Amino acid sequence: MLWAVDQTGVSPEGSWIDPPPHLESTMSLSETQHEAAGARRIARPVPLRESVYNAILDMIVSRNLQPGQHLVESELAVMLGVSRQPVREALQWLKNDGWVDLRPGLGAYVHTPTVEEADQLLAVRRLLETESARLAAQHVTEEGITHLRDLCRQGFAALEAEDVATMVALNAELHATVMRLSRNDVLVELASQVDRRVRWYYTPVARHRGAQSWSEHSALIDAIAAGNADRAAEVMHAHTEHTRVSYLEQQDKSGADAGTPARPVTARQP
Amino acid sequence: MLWAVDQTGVSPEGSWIDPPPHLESTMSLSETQHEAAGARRIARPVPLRESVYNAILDMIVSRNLQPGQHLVESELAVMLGVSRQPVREALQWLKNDGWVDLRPGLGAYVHTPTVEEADQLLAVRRLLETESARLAAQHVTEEGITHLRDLCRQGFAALEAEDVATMVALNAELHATVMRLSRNDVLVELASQVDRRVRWYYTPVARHRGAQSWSEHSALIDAIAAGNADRAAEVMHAHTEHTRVSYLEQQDKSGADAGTPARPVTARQP
DNA sequence: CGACTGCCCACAGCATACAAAGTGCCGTGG
DNA sequence: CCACGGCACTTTGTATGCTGTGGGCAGTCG
Repeated sequence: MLWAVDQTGVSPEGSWIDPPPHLESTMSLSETQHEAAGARRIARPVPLRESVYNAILDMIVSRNLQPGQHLVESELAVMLGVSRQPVREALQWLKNDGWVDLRPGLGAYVHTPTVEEADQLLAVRRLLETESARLAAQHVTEEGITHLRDLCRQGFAALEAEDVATMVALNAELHATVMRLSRNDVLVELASQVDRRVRWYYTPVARHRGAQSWSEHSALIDAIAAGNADRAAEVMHAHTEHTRVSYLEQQDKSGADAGTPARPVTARQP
Repeated sequence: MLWAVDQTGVSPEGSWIDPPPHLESTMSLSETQHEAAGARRIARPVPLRESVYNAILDMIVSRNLQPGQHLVESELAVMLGVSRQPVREALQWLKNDGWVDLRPGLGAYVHTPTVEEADQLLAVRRLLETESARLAAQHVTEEGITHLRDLCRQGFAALEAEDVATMVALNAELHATVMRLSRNDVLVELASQVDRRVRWYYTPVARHRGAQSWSEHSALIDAIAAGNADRAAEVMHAHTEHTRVSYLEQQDKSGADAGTPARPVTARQP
């Protein structure tokens, strides 16, 4: 059945849909449990729309698709070697996650992030994360703490090795873990939405406040471990606020730096 | 399969897609602004998927489609007099909003809400609404207050007339207005998502705490008008917490009441 | 009589085909 | 030279056909 390779057979070249790396931290708890129990249902051929979603998302994040760019269904379909149907569905999905703007009758355009939006996003993130920290402190478990400390240790290691990519990944994983400890699935869901978008323009910031960030993480874990909800919330609040401020300063300094949004200049919206 | 009356297939009559009433409070801010500016682009025949979305949503909310029920694309398509394509897109949309669960390869099933989920949802709502109140107090305008007071007045009128439906609508509108005053579009977006789901099982609660609810609204508006952010947040926190507690009490009392979730009994999930 | 297996049917996933609408260009007329 | 109108192409929206998988049912074997 060859899922990954040589799907529709026509074009032998072109950027194929790579087998979804699937390091999604979104995975539902139940799935995790099942897999842990060894009850994995063989290899379900990941729905095409999902692969398409990931492929397009990658292209957006990696700036292969510029903000404001018009996404033509048929082009994407040919490019990915699938029909328009899965592409349409993926675009709807992307729209719901705020990655593209879908204008009825006109088509999809890569969302153009603005400074205001980033600020608002980071503010909301602060809100959600703060609450998650509070709740995590109330529901914390032994293994939860162990996992957090482990992540934190790896974080410091990555910091020392100046491995920014790993640091960002670990940072995301740590926040996701705290989030899960909150035991509020709705909150987890919302936060993951927000986080994905934040991470888009977060990377440049990571480099500049790595050290402080990880010691703050450490303090956060201490507060959670102690079951001190208010303190945990306070630390997380300060932590995410620092991130937000860092981002804004970064913006001020380098208005036209590579990889940062806030240039509605090149983005024409016909 | 005859869900409600007649409906399936043959009959040339029956539940057609009605011309979308479109009282959606979901409308994005920009659209609102455009319409206000009189720049409405004539009457574009609302995309079919949207009409289908509304039609199915209505059926879910009105319990014409039971929680856990398997939604067959082709049946829906025939029933609504459209092809499967728009139905598919509408189902994806519904999935993203938490109304149906889409199991790959199997199809769509009406989401079965649980008490835990409702509780989590209401907790998140409290969080978002509290923040919105705080921000609203900081960004309030003259006309904002006027509008709020107006809504509140109508609310009391509806309360006296015991018009529950209007009360629920006004309540939603009031909260949405406060939310918009926060001047954080991301927050607005998230809150509207949460609110849509909350409103499903909000109605039974409204009946029981209408009076208290509207005097709390009044106090909230006072705080916002005074620009007292902390007080506004405090009031909103208490207000939404009361709603949550009310809901839970309602649950305890009448476990099998009509219109309330938490009966995974009839819902079989094959 | 119970359990297992093989077949059949229904339905989701994907592809393709068709229709309608919008946009830009080009030509012509004032 | 500019403006208006029509035409053609592009692209979305909608419909339909095809295929593979999953699940139910019946028949058969132990």
